[in-house]
Amino acid sequence: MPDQRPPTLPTGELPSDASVPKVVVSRLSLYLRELQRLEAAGQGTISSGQLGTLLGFSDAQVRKDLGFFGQFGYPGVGYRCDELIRAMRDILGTNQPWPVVMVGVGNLGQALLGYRGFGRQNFSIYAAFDADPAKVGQTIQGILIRPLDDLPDVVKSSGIRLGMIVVPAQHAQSVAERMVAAGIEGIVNFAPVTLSLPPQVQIVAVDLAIELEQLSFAVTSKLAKAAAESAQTPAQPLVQDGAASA
Amino acid sequence: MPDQRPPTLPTGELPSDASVPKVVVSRLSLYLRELQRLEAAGQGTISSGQLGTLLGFSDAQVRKDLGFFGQFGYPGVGYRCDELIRAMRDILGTNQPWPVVMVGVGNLGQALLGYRGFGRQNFSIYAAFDADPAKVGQTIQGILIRPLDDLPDVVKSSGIRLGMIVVPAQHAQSVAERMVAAGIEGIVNFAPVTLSLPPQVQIVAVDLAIELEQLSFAVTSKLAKAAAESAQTPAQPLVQDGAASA
DNA sequence: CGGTGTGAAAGTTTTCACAGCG
DNA sequence: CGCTGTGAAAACTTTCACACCG
Repeated sequence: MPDQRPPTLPTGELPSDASVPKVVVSRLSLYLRELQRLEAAGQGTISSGQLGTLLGFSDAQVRKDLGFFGQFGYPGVGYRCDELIRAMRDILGTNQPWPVVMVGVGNLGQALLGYRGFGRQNFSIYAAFDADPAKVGQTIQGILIRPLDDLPDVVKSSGIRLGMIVVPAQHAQSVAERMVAAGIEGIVNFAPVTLSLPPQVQIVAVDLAIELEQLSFAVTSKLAKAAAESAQTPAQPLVQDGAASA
Repeated sequence: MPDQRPPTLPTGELPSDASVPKVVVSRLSLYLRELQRLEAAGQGTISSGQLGTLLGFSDAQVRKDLGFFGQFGYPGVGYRCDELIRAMRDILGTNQPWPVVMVGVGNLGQALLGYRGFGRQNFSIYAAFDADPAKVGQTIQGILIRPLDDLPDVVKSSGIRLGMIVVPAQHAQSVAERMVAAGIEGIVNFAPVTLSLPPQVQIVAVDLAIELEQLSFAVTSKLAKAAAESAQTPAQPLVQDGAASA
């Protein structure tokens, strides 16, 4: 496959005309993560079937998902990893840097401050806040902890659009409201409570106890299911459940 | 509503006959979390409409979801919080204790060791493991860090069924295989990589960078959407996105 | 040949709407 | 009356299957 032009994305604008299903976007992130791994391993091209197999999806699903955004493939060949990575990052927005604010510097918050995995997709924790005067002024993982009252100034002066909430459940709603008032447009919420915010604010919720609860259900009900089936296939097709929560 | 008998669950067994959609189970966890909050606040009963409004779902969806598992409501009244909580916990399996093993005691792992939110649903980290000899033998958050080679013995002798993977991406697959070999049936995977395991092993994946990526997409594409709409309603109905990942 | 892109079919989930109940 | 439980309809998502391409 010589150095021909990418076959798609007619103009510079993203074709986000009709609304793309959320589940498609979550798979997009998985495709991208896997593509980056493959490219780092030296793979130049990949077919929808190969990519799907690696992630537990069908070839048709991979092609359909990509089809929401344009035409990226070469018939008979597949997709060029480098091109597809570039395109996916354009779509997901991670070719540009995303500074993020974090509120709540407890156990989990401190761990997130030190988490190296955000940088991979151009995210960085730009500033951290806490309501506890004992924490304010400390530097943790190289980041100065600021008073919550500074949130609006920092958000506005730096143009930050995303935030993470890592405070106890009872404070999460009011912190969320302060974030929105400051101009934050999207929130990852680690507090175990449902936030009520204007619908134009994007929310992704991560509740660690709920993740485990999904497993306890699945593992418990497997009993009944195993009993229901009698004889069956021996092979183990190697699959995994989705990611990219909600 | 006098102290009459719960109207449902004919026998002691769960009606997990046909397979319940995963998305229903993830909403069940949200219902339960909210019910527990309401009960703690002193609310005795709740209707499907109220519960749905609090979580951003329709009344019909709440009733349909519950309908997969039995009949829990009282016409004209709604649901009794205490009864419904009990039933949901039976369904999700969290009326019994779930000891969990954790592998990987880095930044994030240490934070999870200290996370108080697991206990709420009867989860507890029973043992933690690391491959790094410098960490083995230390006690962190009151838990002794053991060598990875001890995993099979601990899992078998204590009957543990769930595990959490908190190691770097390049080690996650082999750790997962060791967990499965030891008898683990469900895994929460915090490593940013897709695991390939036999399909009877339940997997929930949490990738913190991907959570943010979903927001960067949503926030970016909001531009296009906002432009597409011209005139519109002023009200702000208060809704939030789902949780309970994959 | 191997593989994409895509309509059409099949399958799944959500919403509607209403009978029935206390 | 207010609300549940549930079939039937609508909406949405996945799979199929095949024309087309290099």
